[in-house]
Formats: sequence, structure tokens, C-alpha cells
Amino acid sequence: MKEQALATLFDQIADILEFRQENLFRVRAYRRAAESLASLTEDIERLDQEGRLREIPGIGQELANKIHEYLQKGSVRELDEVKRSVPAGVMALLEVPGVGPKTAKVLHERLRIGSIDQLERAARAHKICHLSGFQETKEQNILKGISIVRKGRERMHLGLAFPLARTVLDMLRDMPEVLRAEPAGSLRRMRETVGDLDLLVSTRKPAKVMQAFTKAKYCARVLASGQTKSSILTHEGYQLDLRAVAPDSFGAAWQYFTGSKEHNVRLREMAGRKGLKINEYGVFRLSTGKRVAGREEADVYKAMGLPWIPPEIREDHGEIEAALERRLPKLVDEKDLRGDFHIHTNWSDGNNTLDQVAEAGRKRGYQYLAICDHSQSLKVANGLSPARLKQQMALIRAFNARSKGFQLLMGAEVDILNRGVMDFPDELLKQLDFVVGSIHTGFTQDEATLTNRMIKAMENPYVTLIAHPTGRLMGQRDPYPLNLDAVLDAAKRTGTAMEINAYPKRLDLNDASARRAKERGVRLAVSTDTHSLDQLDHISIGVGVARRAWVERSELLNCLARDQLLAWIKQKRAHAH
DNA sequence: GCCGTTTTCGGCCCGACTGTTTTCAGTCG
Repeated sequence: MKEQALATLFDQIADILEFRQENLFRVRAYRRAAESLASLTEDIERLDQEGRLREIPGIGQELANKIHEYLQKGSVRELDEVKRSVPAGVMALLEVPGVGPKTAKVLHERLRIGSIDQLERAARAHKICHLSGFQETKEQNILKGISIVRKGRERMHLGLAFPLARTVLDMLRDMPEVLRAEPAGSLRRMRETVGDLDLLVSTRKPAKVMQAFTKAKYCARVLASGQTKSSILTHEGYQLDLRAVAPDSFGAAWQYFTGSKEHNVRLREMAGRKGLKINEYGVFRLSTGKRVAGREEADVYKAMGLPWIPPEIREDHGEIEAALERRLPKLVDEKDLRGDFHIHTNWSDGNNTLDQVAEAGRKRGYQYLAICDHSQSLKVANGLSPARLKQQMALIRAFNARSKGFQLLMGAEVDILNRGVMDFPDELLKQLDFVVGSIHTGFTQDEATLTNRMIKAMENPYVTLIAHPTGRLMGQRDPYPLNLDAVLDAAKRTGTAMEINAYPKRLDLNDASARRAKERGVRLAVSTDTHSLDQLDHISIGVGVARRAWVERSELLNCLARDQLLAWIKQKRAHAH
């Protein structure tokens, strides 16, 4: 998995080239290459060995050579020189909102400013407003920008972003002037974290909406406010961007503000070749200026000769080519799900009783829930002893006997101990319907040890699903070292499913890894890891990750009816013997 | 630095807001 390191390198180079004010298209080429590498589903070293690097979108001869050099030597001479050309601290200045490459360059050359601390001192000492082209306002804005950076403009995970968006959208929808209000940006694309919350309204009175937005009680500071576009900070420090357009333009604006930027750039390039121009107001014929689309989003795509593309895959990761060739995936939909796996109850560290969980599952319209409480060695989570697990199984059997339609599956989240030994004996696992294998300890082990440990667990015929495979907790804990390619190959070989854990801080596998799994033919499952009933709702976020990974209904374990599911599990068990 | 049913050279998306501007550059998304 050297793709990630290369992507980071190319991104750094793009930053530096931008700072040095070199050809912006060269900068863009590095950024596009970085994007491509970050989302690559194949192994870069294999592509290199087979001489297929140039098949990667955005990789030409030059970058292919650099990738080859990196894979051979661990660094690229020419790029090391580029890196050395700019002091690291200067690049940090670009993190300050309002400071771009031009401003940073002047600050560095004229005042020798090489860090955010130095920038703050210079601004406080009023040294900046004396530079030509700078005045007091700019100096004040720089200070404001620094305070925003200092607070840490943290990206929100979707578990925070959705409730916030709902609150603001509800208030907007309550305004008589607002005809329609929708989320856009990375929120609509279901990216795992969201920087700014992008919202869009359709209205004939934009000024009034803007005014209400910038005066709302959730607004702590107005960053920008115009006739059709405003940005504010909430009291918690989150940035909200609101755009207002007329109903005729809503579709075009929604398409535009949903992004991604890369997707839109591709679309606009295509438009140019067709003698059309796309902007947020519509699609226009260049020759006549006549608008040919704009009210509905699908019309914008139609004007490009494309079917509508689901927001979750608008990343320029191959969706435009797929759309052109009419081979877009039919993405899995939340409605396709028949059940949820990996559900905890108060038998271990969950908050709810078996009956409460079952009732909630039935209410959601599921056919089944897999009850998967912790295993014995996870003492902090009140892990079940074999005896208690057997008691729980008896209760589940009794529940199923009196329940029509909806059923519980007897399961457990079983710790994968050292050397891949499972925390319950096979004799016990054999009696369960559904076994989730998890690593909860030994995160500091090296990559080979952890990888072998996980693969050993997958080779156990009774392990159905590997939960949160990389162990990451966004903002808290990095993923532990794992050779994911080897793990996914083993999943395919052994018929073990891999989890997309829908807990907002986990989302593990993430979109890129899940797509890698899918490409290998590995069966995926979305599960909420529910510890309290409201967390069942996280399923929509997990489905979002699956959709971002191009996962179709047939590729998701949750979409199987109960009988099919049990048959699928049986297959692995039979195969192993 | 990439890329080609306009092209192997000469293009490369488009517009809003801000500040310092009397016509536009810088930044952002």
C-alpha cells in the first residue's frame, strides 16, 4: 500500500509548486495524480512491474518515471529538491484562511515570516499593514484566520454533520421565501468527514434568506455575506456555507455545489468540447448563450449525454467513464437491506435488553438482527462467558419460536487473540449462526504479526465477518499496521465477509478500502455495532460508505434474505472441512 | 505535467466575495 505515501508526496509537491507560483496546470496535474493514487484499487507495485502505470488516470510518462523511482529507492531525487526549495514553516502559512500562495510569498520575502507564530507576532506588531498592497483590514483578517486555525478547524464526522445540517435545513425550510433547501458538498457525497457544511436553497428572494442565515442564533461569526452566498461559523466553530439560487437554476446549482471539484472539472471540460458551458445557473450553448438545462440535476447530466450519477461516487474515480459507457453501478440502497449484524445488548456493554433491540429491529422492517455481544476475555466490556452465551442463545431460540417474520441470529463478537486464536472454542462457535471476529488488543504489534493474526482468524471456518478491520477511531486512534491487500486476498480465499462498520468515528473499512475489497470479489457487510437503539440509524452512514465504494446490492451481505444468509455462512463452514 | 471524434501542440472550469481597486487580483470552493 505505497499508493497513499505517493499521493501524500504528490500533494505536498503540488502545494510547493503552487507557492512557487509555477504553472497552475502543472500543480493541477500533481493534485489529480495524487487523487488517482489515493483511490487506486490495484497494487501500485504490481502495476509498475507490469509496466501499466500510465493506465492510471492523470499519470503520464513523467509521473510514471517518478513513481517507479519512488518504488525502487523510497524517494524521488527531483522531488526532494523541490521540497528543499521552500522552508517547511512557510507552507504552514497556507493553512490560514485568506492566506494563499501570493500572500504567503510576500510575507516570507518581505518580512522573513516562516511560521504561523511569526505571522501572528508580525500582525500584532502592525508590521503587515505597512507592506504595499496590504492594509489594516487584511492584517485583522489574518489574525482572525490564525485564531480559526488555532482552534483546529476540525472536520466533522457524519454523526455530527447530519444533525447540524438537519437543524439548519429545518429552519430554512420554515421560511416562506424558501422553496427548497438541500444539503450539498461532501455531506451529500457522504464523505467520511465534512469540513464546511454546504447548503443550498431555491428562492426568489435570496437577500432575505441570506439575512436570516447570517442573523440566526446558531451563527457566531459571519465570514462572508453576499447577495447569493454567505459563510458563517457556528458557536462550536463549524463553518456553514449557504448558497441561494432561483428555481430555474436549482438543479445546476445542486450539481455544482455537490461537487466534487474534480468531478465538476471533468464535466466542464466535456461541456467545452460539446460547445456548451456549465455553471451554477445552468447549461448554456456557447454559440447562442441559450440555456439548455438547469432546473433538474438529471437534466445537467443529460445535456452532457450522461445518465444521472449518484452523488456518492462523484469523485472523478472512473464514474464519468462508466457513465459514458452506460456501465454505472446500480448502487445498493438502504431499502435493499434485510438486516443488521454486530448488535450489542446489555448482556455485555450495550444499553438495551434483547427484547428492546429485537423490537427496534422489527420496527425498522428488518428480517433479522445478529446479536453479537462481546466474548469472555474482553472484561472491560463485560464479555460473555461460554455459560452466559449459552443462556443468551436459549433466550434467542425462545424469542424466535414466538416471533413471526422477524428473527434474531445467535451471534457473538469474538476477540481474535494472539496468533489468531479465537476467544471461544470451535465447539461453541459451531453452535452460533453468526460469528464476528474482532481485534481489540495488541494494537502495537507489527504489521506481519497483526496481519497473520487476522488471516488465521479468517481461516477458522466459523468466523463469518471481520469487524472494523483496521481498528481506527477518527480523531482518536490511527489504524493499526495491517497488510490490507493480504487480508483481502485471504477474505476472498476463505469466504469471510469484511465489515463496513457504520459507527461514525470508525467507518471501517473506509470507502477506498471497501472498494478495493469489492474489486477483489470480497463480500462486504454494513453493520452498526449498535450499543444503544439510536445507533441503529447509523446504518445510513454505513450504506453511504458502501455506495462510495461502488457496492451493489448483490455484493452486500445485508441484502440477503435470512435463508440465503444462513446458506452463505454454511458454505464457508462446509468448504473448510 | 497531462492529454487528444477540434489537437502530439496548445490548450487545460467557472463564478462569488473581499479588499483596495477606479478595472482587478487573490482566494475559495
